[in-house]
Amino acid sequence: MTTAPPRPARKPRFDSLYQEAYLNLWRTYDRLKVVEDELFVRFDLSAQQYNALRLLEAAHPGTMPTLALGTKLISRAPDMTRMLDRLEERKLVHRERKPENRRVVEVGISPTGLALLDELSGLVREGHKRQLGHLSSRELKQLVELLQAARDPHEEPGGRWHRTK
Amino acid sequence: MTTAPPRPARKPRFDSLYQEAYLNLWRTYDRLKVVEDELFVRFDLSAQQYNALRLLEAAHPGTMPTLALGTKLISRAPDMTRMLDRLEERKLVHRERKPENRRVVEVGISPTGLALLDELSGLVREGHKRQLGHLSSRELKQLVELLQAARDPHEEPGGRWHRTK
DNA sequence: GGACGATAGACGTTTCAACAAGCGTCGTCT
DNA sequence: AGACGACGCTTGTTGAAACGTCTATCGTCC
Repeated sequence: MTTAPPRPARKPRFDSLYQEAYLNLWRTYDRLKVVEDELFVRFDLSAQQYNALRLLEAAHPGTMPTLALGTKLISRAPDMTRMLDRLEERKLVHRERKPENRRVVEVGISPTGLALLDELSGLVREGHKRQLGHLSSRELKQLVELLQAARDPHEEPGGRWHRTK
Repeated sequence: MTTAPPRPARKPRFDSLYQEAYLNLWRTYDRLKVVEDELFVRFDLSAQQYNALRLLEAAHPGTMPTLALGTKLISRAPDMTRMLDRLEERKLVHRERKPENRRVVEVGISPTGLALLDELSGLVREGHKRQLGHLSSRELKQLVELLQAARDPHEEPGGRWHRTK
């Protein structure tokens, strides 16, 4: 087959600029996620689980209720119980019902969990650099700004992810 | 950049600017995805399935092999067979083995599928506007540019998603 | 023209996400 | 104090994703 001579103009692959932006967002997330997952799968972790451990680390030596942790995750998780089951089975977290209120289950990170995070920290940092290390600091900041603006109306006003400035 | 001016207030929620950008990407994708999913779930479709139907629509009245379709999807799908099983069961697509090469299965969109896309088109357009309608055209274009730049090294050079300009 | 490797999908199995319903616990109202 | 409703989590079930393995078909080489 010979080379197609004059490309008859790029066909409109997208219905609208909104769609183009969203599909690019999806695609970019998907591509970068591959890099993350490759790393975590070596430790039998999902990105979401790692995220949860990081939040518990931030709360350490304190604890937090199961569902409170669920709402702080990047991507919402309607099944915290079983996710924590898996983490607890590996002794990465511990759970306890307090006598004051036996409804809530307080979750905390364990020494084993902290050790795992410590072991991972360097690799995660490298991973993020592999993902986005080719962008300049200025570009990254601009990207963050735009992403925040993009999701701003979809965040709860008081939430952890809502824009404050 | 000189060393930190007064920046004591905000706690370092992120390890690095790379991480901040990636987590913002993740979060933004997740928030906007909610809007899409709400729409598609009413039609018992996933975003990925819709995406596949759109690709088949673009090829219509032609067809394409199963795996070729798989590689064109936004997010990679290692199990095209069963995804197409579900779509075929609903008569949205049709599959056929051609005598010339009985290994490949050619997939095409059916009239029912085209009708569904037609029914959806307005709603999808509205959905995208609800997702990102608050951003200016200039912001959207800038966002697309940055997203493309972000994933560029992670795309295959010849691929459908690789930056050409 | 038969053996061989490569190709394209199908399929079995395991794991995980999502939704819904259920159960113990607590606060409150009368 | 007992009833009632809200809360916080657990559990059952269903459906889909991920991974490896298997089958059929094709091209090629001798």
